[in-house]
Amino acid sequence: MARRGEAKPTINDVARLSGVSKKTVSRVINRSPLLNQATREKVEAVITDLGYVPNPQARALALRHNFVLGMIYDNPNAQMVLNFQEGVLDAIRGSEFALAIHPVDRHSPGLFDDIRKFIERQRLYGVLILPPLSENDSFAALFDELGCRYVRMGSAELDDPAHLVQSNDRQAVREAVGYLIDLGHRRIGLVEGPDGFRSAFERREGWREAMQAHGLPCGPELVAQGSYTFETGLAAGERLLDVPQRPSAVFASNDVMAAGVVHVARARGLDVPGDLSVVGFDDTAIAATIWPPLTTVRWPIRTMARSAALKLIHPEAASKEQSLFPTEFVERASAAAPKGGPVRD
Amino acid sequence: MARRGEAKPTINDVARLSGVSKKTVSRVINRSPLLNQATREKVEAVITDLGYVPNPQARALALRHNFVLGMIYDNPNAQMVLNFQEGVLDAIRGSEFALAIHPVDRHSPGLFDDIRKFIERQRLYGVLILPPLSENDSFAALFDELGCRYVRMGSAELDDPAHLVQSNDRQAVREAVGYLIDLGHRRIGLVEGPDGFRSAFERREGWREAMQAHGLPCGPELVAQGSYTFETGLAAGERLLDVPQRPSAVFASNDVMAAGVVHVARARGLDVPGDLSVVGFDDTAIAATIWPPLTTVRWPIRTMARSAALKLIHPEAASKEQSLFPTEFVERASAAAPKGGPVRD
DNA sequence: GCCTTCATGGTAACCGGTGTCACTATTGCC
DNA sequence: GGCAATAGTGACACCGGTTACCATGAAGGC
Repeated sequence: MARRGEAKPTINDVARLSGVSKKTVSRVINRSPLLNQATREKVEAVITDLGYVPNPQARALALRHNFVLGMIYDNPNAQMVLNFQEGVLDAIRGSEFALAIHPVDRHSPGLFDDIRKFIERQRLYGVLILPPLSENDSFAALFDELGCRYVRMGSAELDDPAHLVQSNDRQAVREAVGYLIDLGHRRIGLVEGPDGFRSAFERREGWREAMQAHGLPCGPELVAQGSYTFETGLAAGERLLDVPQRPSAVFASNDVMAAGVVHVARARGLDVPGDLSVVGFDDTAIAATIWPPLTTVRWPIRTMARSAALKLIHPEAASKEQSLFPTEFVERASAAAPKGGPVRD
Repeated sequence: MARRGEAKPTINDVARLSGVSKKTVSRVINRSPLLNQATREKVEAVITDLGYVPNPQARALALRHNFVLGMIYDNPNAQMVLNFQEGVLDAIRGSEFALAIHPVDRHSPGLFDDIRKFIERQRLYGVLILPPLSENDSFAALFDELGCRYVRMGSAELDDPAHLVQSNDRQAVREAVGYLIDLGHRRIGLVEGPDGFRSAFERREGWREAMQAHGLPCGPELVAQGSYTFETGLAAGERLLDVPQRPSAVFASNDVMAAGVVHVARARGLDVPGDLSVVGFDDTAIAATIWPPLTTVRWPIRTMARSAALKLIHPEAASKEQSLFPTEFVERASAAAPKGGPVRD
C-alpha cells in the first residue's frame, strides 16, 4: 500500500520496479491480449504492491475523452431527477467514472451550443438524456458529430435499443385505468401532461384506449392539461371537478399533478377516495406522503438509469443489456369503488 | 469562429498564427502581468478568431487538479440535495468548471477512503460538504492533507468563514415558535431531528429557548425524535398526539416530518390548523404541496450553495463572500390560533 | 561608452498516460 | 534447414497544456 505523504506512484515507477517498459505496463492495465502471462503477473504484483492507480487526467488527454458521464435534463420533477442520478451512481460506484450533471433550459435558443460546450469542454465519455429532451431526435445527430456515446430515456420506442432505456407507459396506463373501470367507474377524467413530452402523449393514449375498449366517454370535457407540476395539477383539478357532471375518478399523468387533484377535491369537501378516486403515475416520494396515500404506477427510474449508465460504459454489451423496463401498479388508498356502486352513464 | 468538422484549435495553432511562442499564449490565457500590451492584443485577436478554448484535460494534467467541484452528501432530504445542486450550478454556469456529485453512506466504515478516492481520482479543485457530514470536523484534516479546498454548509458557526456557509437556525426557530406562542399556544410539541445533526441540535435549542423565555413547559413528554424522513414524522406525530394532554401546536425540525405530523392529525380526525397547528422548517417543495399548505421557515439553500461554490472558485475572495444567510418565516395555512383562544396551562 | 538591470519572450523538459512501428524470439510449414 | 508468420516487447513521438531556465534587447547608472 502507498503510505501517506508519499507522492502517488506513476506508470514510470511501476515500469522501473518491474523491469519492463511503460508501454508494457499500459498493456497490463488495458488488458491487451498479446501479453505473456508471466509478465502480466509480475507487473500486477508491483501494481498491487505500490497501490498504483492510473491518472485519469493523463488518460483523458491521451485518449481524448474523460472518464465522466454527463446527465442532461430539463425536467420539472425533482424527485425523478434525483432518482435517476442515484441509478447512474449505482452503476459507476467503484469504477473510475464520475457523473457530471447538466440541467438546461429546453426553450433556450442557445440549447444546442450549451450542450455542445458541455460535451466538448468535459470531453465526456457519454451522455444520458432525460425526458423530454430525450424525445428530440435532432440531438442524436449532435452527439454523433461530437463522437459522444448517448443513451436516451423514453416512454416508448424511439430508437435502437443500444441507445435507449424505455418503459411501456401506454400499456401501464391502460392497466391503471382498467383498474378504475373494474372498480365500477364510468366517468374517468384525465390530467394529461404537457405538449412536447412523449410520456404525456403515451399516457393520454393509454387512457383513451382503455376508455374506448369499454365504450366509455373520452371527450374533451374529461381532459385537462397540466405541465407535470403541482400548481398545474391544482388548475386541472379545478377544471375537471367544477362541472355539473363531474367524473368519479381521475387519472393524472404524474404523481405531483395527482396530488394537486387530491388537494382540490379535499378543498371542495369531497372525500378521497369516497367521492373521487385518483390514480397517479411515477411513484415518486410524494405518492406515499400525501393523504390519502396515492394509488399509482411505479416507474422504475433508478433501475433504468443504472442500466442506461451500464450501456454507456460497456457499449459492446449495450444491445444485450435490458432496454424495456416493466412498470408496476401500486395499490394504496386513493382509489376505491364509487359510492353507491357502478354509475350508469 | 471554428467551423464544424475542423479539428479543435490548440495552443500551438494560436502561437503559430500570432507569431509568438506557446509560452506567450499561455501567459495571455493566465493573465500574466509581465506582458506587452500589443502582444497581448495580437494574441487575443487570434484566440477570438479561432474560437480557441484551452483543453481542460491538458491543464488538469499539468496543474495536477481538474476543473471540477465535488459535492459530498448523505442527506435524507432529496429536495434539499437538489436545491443545493442547482445553487452550485448557478455559480459555475458559463465557467470552465463542472460539478461531480458523490453521495456517500456516513455510517460506512470505508467512508474516509471513499472520499479520499473520489478526490484523488478526479483531482478535484474543491469540495462542498452538506450536513450532516459537514458537521464532522475530522474531514477538514483529510481535505488539508489532500490539498483540496473545501466549503462546509452549516446550521451554526463551525469554522472560519472562508470555509463555511451558514444560517442561524436557532434564532429562526425561536422566531417560529414565538409566532405560535403569540397566536396563543401554550403546549407546543417538538419533533426533533436525528442525533448527529447539528441542525437538529440548533433547532431543538431554538424551541427550548423560546419556550423557556415565556415560562412554558418543555419537558420530554413534548418531544419526539425523528430522522428527517416522512415515516419518522408519522411516528413522532403518533407519539405526541396519542396522549391525554396533547399539545395544541407542534414545531417539526423539517418539512417532511411536519407533513407526517399533519398526516397523523388528519387520520385522527383533528383539523389542521383548527385543532392542531403545525410549523415546519426548510420550505422545500412539499411545504406548498400538502393540505393545508405548511407554515414554515425558508432556508435559502440555493443561494447558500451558489455562494459556497463561488468561495471555492475564487478562494482569494472567499472571506469577503457572504457567510451567514438569513432565513425567512413563511406564513401559510397550517398554523392558527387555538380553538377557544389561549389555553391556560 | 560599458556594464547592470529589467522587461519580454523563446526553448526544452515535464505532467502521465497511449498509439505506431520496429525489432526479437519462437513456432509452423514445406 | 530455411523461410515466413506471429507472439511479445520496447523506443519514441504525441496528447495540449505548464513551469524552469535562458536569451535578447532596451533603458539606466557610472
